[in-house]
Amino acid sequence: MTTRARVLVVEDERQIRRFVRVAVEEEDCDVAEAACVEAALLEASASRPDLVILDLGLPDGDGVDLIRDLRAWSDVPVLILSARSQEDDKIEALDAGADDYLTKPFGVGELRARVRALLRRHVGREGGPSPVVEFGRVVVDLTRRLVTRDGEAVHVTPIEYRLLSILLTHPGKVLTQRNLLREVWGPARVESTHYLRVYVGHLRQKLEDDPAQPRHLLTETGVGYRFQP
Amino acid sequence: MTTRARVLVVEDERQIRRFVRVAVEEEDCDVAEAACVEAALLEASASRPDLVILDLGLPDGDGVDLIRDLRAWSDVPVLILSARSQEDDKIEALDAGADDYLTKPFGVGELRARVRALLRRHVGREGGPSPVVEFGRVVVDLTRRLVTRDGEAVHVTPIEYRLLSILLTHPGKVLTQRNLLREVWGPARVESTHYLRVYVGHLRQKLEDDPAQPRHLLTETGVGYRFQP
DNA sequence: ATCCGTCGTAAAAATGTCGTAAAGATTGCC
DNA sequence: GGCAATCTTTACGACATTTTTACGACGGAT
Repeated sequence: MTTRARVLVVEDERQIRRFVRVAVEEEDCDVAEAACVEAALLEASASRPDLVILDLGLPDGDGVDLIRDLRAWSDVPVLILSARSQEDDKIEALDAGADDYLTKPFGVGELRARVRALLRRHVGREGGPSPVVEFGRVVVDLTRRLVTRDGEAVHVTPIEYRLLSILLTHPGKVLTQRNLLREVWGPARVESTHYLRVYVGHLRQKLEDDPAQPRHLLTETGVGYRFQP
Repeated sequence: MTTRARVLVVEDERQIRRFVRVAVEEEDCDVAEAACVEAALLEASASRPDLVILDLGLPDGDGVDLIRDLRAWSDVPVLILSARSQEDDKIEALDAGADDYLTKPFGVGELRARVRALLRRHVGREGGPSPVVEFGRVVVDLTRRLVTRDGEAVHVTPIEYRLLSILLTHPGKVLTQRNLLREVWGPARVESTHYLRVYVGHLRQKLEDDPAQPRHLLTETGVGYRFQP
């Protein structure tokens, strides 16, 4: 369910563009291309890339201005490719908002490694949709350890949360009492089936529309419990 | 009150160390130094730098292993300096967790520009496009390390600020006690949960309307703390 | 109908965690 | 050296969670 990173390559020479595209595609990314400043801005706003690789020698404008335009509304990392190895050029580009500056000629291996480094920082950031489980009016964000009902935060205790997350990560599957007890309370208490009744009760009280007639946290009498999405 | 960014320079040759220190100090940073792998890890865990500048040619160990050690418990950006311009060296270092790789000889201007780029990215990290976070009557400028309430500057100590900025850069997310302790006090004190109670208390005292009933710096009993925007 | 095992709810008791204040210890600065 | 700010540690009351206890409801089997 992880979407691939999107990379925008801005480069006017077709040969280099092709070279970069192939290198980046090896990193399991989706690649978009642009050959001039105007197309780059258009494409960036349309495809919302996770990384921009930008050649400074564009025909229709200054690449540094392009960085600034981009930075006005986007935080996307920018990797500069350039034939100019003058220090002043690098400084100007980096201060305009670029994150890295690579001088031609460069090896495909280094390019790929720097792409990996930039994407590593960028992915996993807030803003991207985090994986959530929904049922009824309840939304559970497992990465943030956050439970909401009709948008309102619902407070759950550590044991309640652990029990809930185990059920949620096995949708539709019947989990035996022993299994649940071992996962939540540890192997010493696989017999204390009481705990389950108490805590499943708590969860139903907090999350089900009608706690007495649960629709998602179901009892399998004599066996265990099951989460019905 | 504004706290300056802390930079750790790891370099065995005194001349180069001095050169780098001067360059970084021009960027209005506090500089710590280390001349070997062991001292570097010690210093990093003690002073919790915002950036590490690392020479790969250390006398007592491989710099790449140092990156990996660091990455085991810290997200701090790492800038590599190296005399080796072999592509394989760069790839190995970047894949080990480094963020940038600069080959000697390099100009002081480029070094400073890359330091700026890395620090800029680090402080605004995960906070969305705006480096300013607002909640209640409080505004926190993460780039200037400035905290205000009703426009009035609020004095926060270094530890208070570090704790606050970690919470603010993960809005809505529950951060475990271990995580917070590791990020603020270093891996040696992940058990000292007292600290968190004391310092979260300080922050609430300074920032919450009713410190006894916090609305933004929330505790998740038995788990950790959460920032509610 | 009654017995029995399983389940669900409520509430008390025990345990653990948290918040606050304040007293030492440390650091940096004049 | 002495001062001020900060960090660390201690102590204890308040609160939250977990565990325990008690009791009533349900359903199948006899």
